[in-house]
Amino acid sequence: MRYSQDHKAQTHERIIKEAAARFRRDGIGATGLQPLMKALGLTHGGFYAHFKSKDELVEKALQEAAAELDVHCDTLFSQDKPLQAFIDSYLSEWHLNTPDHGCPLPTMCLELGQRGEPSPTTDTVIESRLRQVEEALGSGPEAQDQSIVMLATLVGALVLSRSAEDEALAQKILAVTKAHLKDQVE
Amino acid sequence: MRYSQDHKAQTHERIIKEAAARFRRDGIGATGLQPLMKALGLTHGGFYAHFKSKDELVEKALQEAAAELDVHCDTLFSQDKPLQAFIDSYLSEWHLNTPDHGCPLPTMCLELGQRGEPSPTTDTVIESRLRQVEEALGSGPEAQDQSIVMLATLVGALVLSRSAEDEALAQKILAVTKAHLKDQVE
DNA sequence: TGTACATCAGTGAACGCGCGTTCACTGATGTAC
DNA sequence: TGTACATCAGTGAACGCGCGTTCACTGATGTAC
Repeated sequence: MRYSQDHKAQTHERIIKEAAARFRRDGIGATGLQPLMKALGLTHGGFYAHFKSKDELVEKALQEAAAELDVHCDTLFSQDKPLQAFIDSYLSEWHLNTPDHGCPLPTMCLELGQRGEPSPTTDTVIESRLRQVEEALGSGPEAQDQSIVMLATLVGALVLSRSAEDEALAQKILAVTKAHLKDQVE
Repeated sequence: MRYSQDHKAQTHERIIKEAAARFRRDGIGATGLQPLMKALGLTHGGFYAHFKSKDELVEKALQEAAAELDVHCDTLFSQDKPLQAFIDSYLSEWHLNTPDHGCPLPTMCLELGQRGEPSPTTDTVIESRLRQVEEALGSGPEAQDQSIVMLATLVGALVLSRSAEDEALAQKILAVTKAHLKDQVE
């Protein structure tokens, strides 16, 4: 059946958003197109009216995740104490338990790197965050290096706490890292 | 055919070692038992004479990877400047490009956490490294917190550099983080 | 020592399943007259 | 405005494939006599 005007564009958007969530939560390889389409109330055959392959969806979904992160970070970095807000957000319990709407770096990007099909979008995400942190750090030529170390520490703490089985260990990693980074930033 | 005395134990070991390498390099989900057995010159049916399921192999392989890491780290931490050696090793180009014989935290452990089947072995790996770093840091009650931040930073830098498409960006992340951490340790 | 038998690591075909992808089809809508 | 037609987003069966797992079988070795 043919649908009204922008119906297709809306469906297209819905597929990308659902994929961006599932790829981050379950992994790209572990996400099937059939369950994904079914969750949207569609049948799997219709997928190829929107994308020419799963790989194309992966790239679009990563761009969507990157855009969501940009919006979120723009809000954080326009606050009074941008770095504190960013650190609190990145190492929050919400981010620990909600990878499906979190930073794609420790999820999609790492898996793409492992697969040997890294995307330029990954580098954009990394560099966007580095630039944002760098500007917030403001002073001196050391800001660039500091921003790299800070981003690495944030990503690493999230990875460790998401890997840990013991909930107390996971929370401790987040808390200690949060305190350390906020201390460094004053 | 029946084989001599410890032949089975040797095969068992070979399967675990090959799996530990492939799980870290390609991911657990992306590693098939059929190709794995074929690589060892065996047929896939024989697998179940050694393990009752793939999940059992995953756990054994993670323990193997953890043991390999222990041996490697024991060497590093018995050196003159243990922390420098550990940092250099963790953020080396070798570790960047050879995940199959590297730390299981950013590979197997993260994937197990994502799958919702985390293993106690993950916590053992984390805590072994923390304790080792803590002892090397030596002084003060801050050593424990410092060790958490250092491990997070190491893991994060490796994750970011493995994700980055641009080789120069990957190298820069490693170099800057390495310099920062070694600076902190004197 | 020599022979008969039991063992069991490894073989390879087969199982059901979900994957990504293709394709002939449907039918409500937009367009042309 | 009313009717005939073209469009094409979405349907659902089918494709080949590799997955994890099962299973009847093989045959060289270790053991028992």
